[in-house]
Amino acid sequence: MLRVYNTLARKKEEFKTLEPNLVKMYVCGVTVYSDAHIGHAMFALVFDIVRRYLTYRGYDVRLVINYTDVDDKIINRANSLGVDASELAEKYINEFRRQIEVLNILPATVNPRATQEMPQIIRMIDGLIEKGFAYPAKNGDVYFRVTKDPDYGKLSGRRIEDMQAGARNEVGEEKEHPMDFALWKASKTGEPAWDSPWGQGRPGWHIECSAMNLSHLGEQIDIHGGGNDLVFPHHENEIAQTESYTGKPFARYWMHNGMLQLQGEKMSKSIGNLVTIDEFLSRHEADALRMMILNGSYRAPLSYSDDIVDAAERGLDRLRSGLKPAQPGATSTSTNVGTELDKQAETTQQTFIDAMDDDFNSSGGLAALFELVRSINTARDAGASNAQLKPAQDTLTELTSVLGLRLHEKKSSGGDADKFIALLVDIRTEMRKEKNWGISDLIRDRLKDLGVAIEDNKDGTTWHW
RNA sequence: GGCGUCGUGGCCAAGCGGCAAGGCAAGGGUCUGCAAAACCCUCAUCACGGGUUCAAAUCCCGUCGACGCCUCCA
Repeated sequence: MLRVYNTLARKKEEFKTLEPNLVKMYVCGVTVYSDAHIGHAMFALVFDIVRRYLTYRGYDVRLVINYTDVDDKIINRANSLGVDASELAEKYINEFRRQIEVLNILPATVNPRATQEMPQIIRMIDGLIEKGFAYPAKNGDVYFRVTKDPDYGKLSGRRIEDMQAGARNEVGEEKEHPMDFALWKASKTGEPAWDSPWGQGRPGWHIECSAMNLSHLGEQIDIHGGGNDLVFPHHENEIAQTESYTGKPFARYWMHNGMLQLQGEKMSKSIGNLVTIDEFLSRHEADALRMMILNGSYRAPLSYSDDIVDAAERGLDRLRSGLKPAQPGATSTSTNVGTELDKQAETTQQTFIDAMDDDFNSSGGLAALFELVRSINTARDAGASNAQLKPAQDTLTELTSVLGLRLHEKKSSGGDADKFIALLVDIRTEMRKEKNWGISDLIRDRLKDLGVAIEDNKDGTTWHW
């Protein structure tokens, strides 16, 4: 039985979908105004793992991830760069798409954008005004009336009275209540603007997600996800808008991933303590980032450091070791090594599912895989043949791919260099036959400096990058 | 100040009432010409103080500490 931690309930709950075998899932994406950092990759990876696992468990997953392509920061950045806001957004959307692909994150079913949903957004705001949940102000803004929503604050566990002290009321805003938030913002001259019944303007941040949910998934969805920094106010406001509009409970499960931290603080654009996705990928393989996340809990904060990346990379090497072929010349001589291994593979699969069923406990799932790796390696050492190893290795491959790991040979792209390395290895083999250890070791050491590892086995030498 | 999450070996981390998973690192061993890889062995009573219970890392209360949110934020 799959159980999911629901922020709304503050506990794990049995996972039941609205419709059999279909999961309607919405995840808040990024605001595209500058280079994405690995914290953004984290949310995408977390929900990719969730999505892959749900698929593995037999669900059809309809996943919607939006791009916020119009807001103050985009406009400001575009102005300071002297470019068009929509061009800027377009650029970063394309970059993020590319990065998502490199990170082996499956594409969402739909990636809606705020600017392409204007009719729906306006219709929704209009409906909220009609029902008395929103009001247009004199300056052309439209605000949501929080006092009209009896359970406002239920997701973040806040009460309106407690929050008033910190509420911000900017100059020029004409709110009835300090906690009211903007559904529509009147545009100043030179800003991107759309026509609306309340004049030229653009949507507030929260309403776009509500509107996209409505148009792409319907009034009620199964899972709504995002970073835990979005719980308040973003998700709180989304609930308020959508439920006030439809009169129905919005998302069944609210899932939030923890923040990626650097030097003890949340990695964020505003603090400036960030590592961009491209920077990370220039130095590490894509799977390393995923591995870091899998090793922990998606809900807990993750501290980024070289040690963590290192451990993740070694862990990947270890998983890969299970996929190595049988010893050269091994024929299935061993008696019941094969059946023992098959049994272990079955156990592993069950343990893996049990762990992942418990709110996507990936570190538990990983532990099961490491045990399978050990069993495979032990069997190989005992002389198992490729045919005997295969079923267990297939299981390993299947389950790692459920987690989205590819276990590729590291930088296999030596290109032309590969041929020459093979040549050196051949020469070294001859040297070794003549017990010329000096030259043999020199070749091995020099290749190691170049990033090529050599391993001598009973019946030959293998190498890899 | 308010709301919330959390504090497990050198590091990361699972566990959610019944003798503390797993990975990395470290030490010892097998294998090897030497290595590497692989395999075997070793390595914690769970922030602190009370309480509940036959039994607590796991439940309750308190203290200390960390982080997130309360303003744009994955």
